[in-house]
Amino acid sequence: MAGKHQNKNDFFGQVYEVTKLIPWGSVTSYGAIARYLGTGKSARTVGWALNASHSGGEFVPAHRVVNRNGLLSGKLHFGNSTTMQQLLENEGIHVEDDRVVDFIEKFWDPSLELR
DNA sequence: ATTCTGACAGCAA
DNA sequence: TTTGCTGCCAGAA
Repeated sequence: MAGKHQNKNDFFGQVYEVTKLIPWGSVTSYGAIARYLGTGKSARTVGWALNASHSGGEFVPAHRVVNRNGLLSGKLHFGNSTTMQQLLENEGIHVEDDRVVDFIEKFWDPSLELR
């Protein structure tokens, strides 16, 4: 195998696995994913991983990951600066001023839901 | 091996 | 409340 890229053993791969488990219509945060993976202080690296998720052949719903305030901090990393918001709106997640409305209600915490 | 970076988060003013 | 600074971690150069 070859690939030295994104295996489930790698941190990046683990980030992708968790991200894929985020339910349609829900969102979570970089920090929540980091804590679920056991490295609670590597939230920044989670963002780094999602940045590279485009290279993967599989679909990774990176748009469902926002920062702890519900802010679409990664929207500039999607093709168009409005792509991330549109993807969320398509799932019934309302976004206003780059922030997820009803963030608390839409929030999905892997540490609590998964197990 | 060493240095730099960032789609974060927490805390102090 | 908003702004700014600091710590942290895994990768990339």
